[in-house]
Amino acid sequence: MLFRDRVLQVVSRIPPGRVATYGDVARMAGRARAARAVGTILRTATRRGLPYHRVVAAGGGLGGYGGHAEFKAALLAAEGIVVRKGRIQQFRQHLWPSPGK
DNA sequence: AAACTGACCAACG
DNA sequence: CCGTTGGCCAGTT
Repeated sequence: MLFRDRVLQVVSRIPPGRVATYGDVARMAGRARAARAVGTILRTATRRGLPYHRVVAAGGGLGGYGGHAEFKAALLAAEGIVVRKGRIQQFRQHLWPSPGK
């Protein structure tokens, strides 16, 4: 199975209202250090019309959305995630699969 | 086939 | 808290 497909599968399993970081997705997809590649993959995916907006940057930033970060923020907001000053509030708690500590 | 490009990230200064 | 640096890897040119 292509790395791309595993990434898309993993992302599609992120429950609404939760988010995962690029690095986490990379890890779940089997390539712990491929966070960057995940970015390229999701970008092409968006171009295909798949709204993979639940993947955010480590540290609470939004990451990108092919130049449509506003839309991404709106989608997250619709799922109950508060984004302010480009940062996700209570980022740690929305994190999936595990809020960590 | 080789080089370039980024929705990344952690570590420094 | 910002900018830089080096490493990473799939996709695109």
